[in-house]
Amino acid sequence: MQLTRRAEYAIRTMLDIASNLDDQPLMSKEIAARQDIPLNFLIQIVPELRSAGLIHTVRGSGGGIYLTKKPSEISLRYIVEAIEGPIALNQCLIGDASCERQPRCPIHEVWALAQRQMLAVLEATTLAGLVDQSQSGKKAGKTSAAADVASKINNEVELEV
Amino acid sequence: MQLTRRAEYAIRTMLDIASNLDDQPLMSKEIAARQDIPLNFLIQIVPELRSAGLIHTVRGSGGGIYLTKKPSEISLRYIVEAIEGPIALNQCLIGDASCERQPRCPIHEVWALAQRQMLAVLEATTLAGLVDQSQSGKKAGKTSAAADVASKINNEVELEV
DNA sequence: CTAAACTTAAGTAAATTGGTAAACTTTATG
DNA sequence: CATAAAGTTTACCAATTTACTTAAGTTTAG
Repeated sequence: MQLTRRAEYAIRTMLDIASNLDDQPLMSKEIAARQDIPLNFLIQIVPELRSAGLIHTVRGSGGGIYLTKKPSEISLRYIVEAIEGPIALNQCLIGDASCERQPRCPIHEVWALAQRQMLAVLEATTLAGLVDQSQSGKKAGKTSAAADVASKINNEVELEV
Repeated sequence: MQLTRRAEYAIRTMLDIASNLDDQPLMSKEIAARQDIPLNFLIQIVPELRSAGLIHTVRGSGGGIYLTKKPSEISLRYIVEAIEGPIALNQCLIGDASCERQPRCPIHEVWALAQRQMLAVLEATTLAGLVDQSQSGKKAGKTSAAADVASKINNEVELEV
């Protein structure tokens, strides 16, 4: 029931690249150092992001990594699923999957709803939104990416975590 | 990122007991057969539900299991956390946990929001709601427990899963 | 041609998952 | 009080996943 380190590192990596202002491609080594990711582990994650079409990589001296899309077009959901495959909170939500137990299993439907609620947040959150917040950082404006998302899906529930 | 079998079986077990109309305690063996749970596995789960205070067990011949609370007072969240411990979609959400990376890490806050959305559903879903739906089963009324919950938290997001 | 950079393919220790098995304790009932 | 029915406890296990590490490539700028 928890995000893997791989996916967390993938998110940090994508965010690191999206925050990069030069148009030089970034090297894995820099990213690893800046984001506290074991280099040899990151080096394994990068090709997965590439085969998912999220980044381009340039080999050889002077090479590195850059994004293939605009940060505003890359959602957290997309990044997570690039690494972990489709998100399914319950086994019965894999694929199109209606529960095999009953035509309409009540448990199945509750998990489906919980998952929709969660995915809505991950889908509404883009790298652009996250970068904005990181960069407004110390400034007066206290809008968080999460707050943006919350207002976007205009339905945050009051509940202590 | 997925519910374990243990927790799924725990939910089925609790729902099975809540659906029981007699006030005879139910035996693990019956429950296992009815809910397609390997008996020897269920037998391992039952004591966990008991130490979480969700059920009482009666030993010896004629013994079995019954609920300690009313089905309307038992939420899915409670059952899941009895088995898996506190739900945390990201490592940085364990405990009270503010992210150690930044005072306000944008990634952390997004996951916190996603988790609140998900937990709201699991918390609003009680065994009573699920039993209602199972039993209205074939009838005309098409209210699902999930639909009830959705209206309760009055904010379901449109999104294809 | 060589150092910088990504690529590919193994390997690995530890934890988790989903079970199974066996020995034990408690208790109703005859 | 004997016995069978029921839950309890403990231990074990194989497969998978996780989070890495290592090492031997390949590509390319300069």
